[in-house]
Amino acid sequence: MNNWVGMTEEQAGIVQKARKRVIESIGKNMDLYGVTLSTGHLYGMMFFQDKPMTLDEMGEEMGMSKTSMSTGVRTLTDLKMVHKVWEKGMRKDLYEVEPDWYQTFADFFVIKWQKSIEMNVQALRKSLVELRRLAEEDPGNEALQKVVATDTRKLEEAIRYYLWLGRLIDTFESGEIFKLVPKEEPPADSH
Amino acid sequence: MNNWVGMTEEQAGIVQKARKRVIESIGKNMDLYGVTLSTGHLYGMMFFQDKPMTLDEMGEEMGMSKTSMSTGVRTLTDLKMVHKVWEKGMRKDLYEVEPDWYQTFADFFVIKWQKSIEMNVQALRKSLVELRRLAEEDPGNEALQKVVATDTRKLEEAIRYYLWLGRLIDTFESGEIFKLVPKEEPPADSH
DNA sequence: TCGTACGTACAGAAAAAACTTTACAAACGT
DNA sequence: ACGTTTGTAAAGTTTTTTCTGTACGTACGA
Repeated sequence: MNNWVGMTEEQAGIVQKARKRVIESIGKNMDLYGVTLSTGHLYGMMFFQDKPMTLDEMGEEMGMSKTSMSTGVRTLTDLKMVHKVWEKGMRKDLYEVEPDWYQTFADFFVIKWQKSIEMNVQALRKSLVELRRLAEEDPGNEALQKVVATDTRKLEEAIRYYLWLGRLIDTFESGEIFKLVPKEEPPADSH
Repeated sequence: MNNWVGMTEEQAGIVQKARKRVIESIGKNMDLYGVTLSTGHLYGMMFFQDKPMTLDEMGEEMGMSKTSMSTGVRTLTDLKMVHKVWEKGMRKDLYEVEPDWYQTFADFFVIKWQKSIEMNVQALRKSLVELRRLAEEDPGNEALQKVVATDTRKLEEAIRYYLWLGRLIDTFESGEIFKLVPKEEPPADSH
């Protein structure tokens, strides 16, 4: 994993242990991003790598098959947590961790949540149209009117929520979120 | 699932189809919250229920065992997406969907992400301390100093990110997020 | 053009998760 | 106090997912 030359066995061990703790913590918590434990572990491992890695190197480091590395890296690149690096005269693909975690977080929402929002809004709108038409066709039917009114209200409320969620994620995409919640903690107001 | 009395077979079918589309869309996208498809489906079904449900009713409606309903509801209540309702003279537990989806969204982050942040920051801080001590103990060792400096920088950067993420989620918890990104779309600025 | 190396699709094996059945403890009504 | 009913724990089954090994298409170098 590294060049431990120039350090004692003990020193190298301490560094490795410190890294391992972080790697496992990151890996364990990456299920929030919908990735498996081992893919999270792969990400954590790559985080400490100072240069881009090949699939073979990852497999060696993780003690897993190259195929697994391929699928793991694919997942991570789809989420823009890892990206491919070009190096002249290098036949193998090289990958490295995207170092800007703020951007990684934002990208995750834009990629995953935005799509989810679109799907849900589409379904909601379609059902809403159907229900409204149904109500129009039989205005005298009180039972029908009541059911449709209840459902319609729920769907409209849900759409409003998703629109808000979309606007929130827009602030991630545009970077405006960092004006609203600054990266640097603002100094305490002294009064 | 409902009282279809007073409606024709066809009308009831249209309403059911409209609901089904929404239920499945919601269910499918709830993997973002880390719940299974069927639990998401359960949630979607309960969303259209106008009164609190018992486990038996859920089982009937979902065509699944009561035990599954029990665990599903447990998952949803832990996420505060569903809550228990008390009704006098009722032996069975009653549950209903939390209707405020903005709050549900916020709760999810406070519950899941906040914990993840705490765990990661703790691991990062611990490793950071160990590395700093290690560097202090052998200031002349250039190889060691270099490795530790690199890792230390990464860990510090990661902690800064998590602190930001924590502040972001604080705005969810306090409701301040709704001042930053209003629920109502602000009217277009006319200039 | 041929041969070799690389990444991944595919099929099968292993592991994990979801779901059901059974069993039981707690709570309630009589 | 007793008999029911309710919710869930535990064990077992089924389904799904993850991981490996093999096979193959593609691209590059000679």
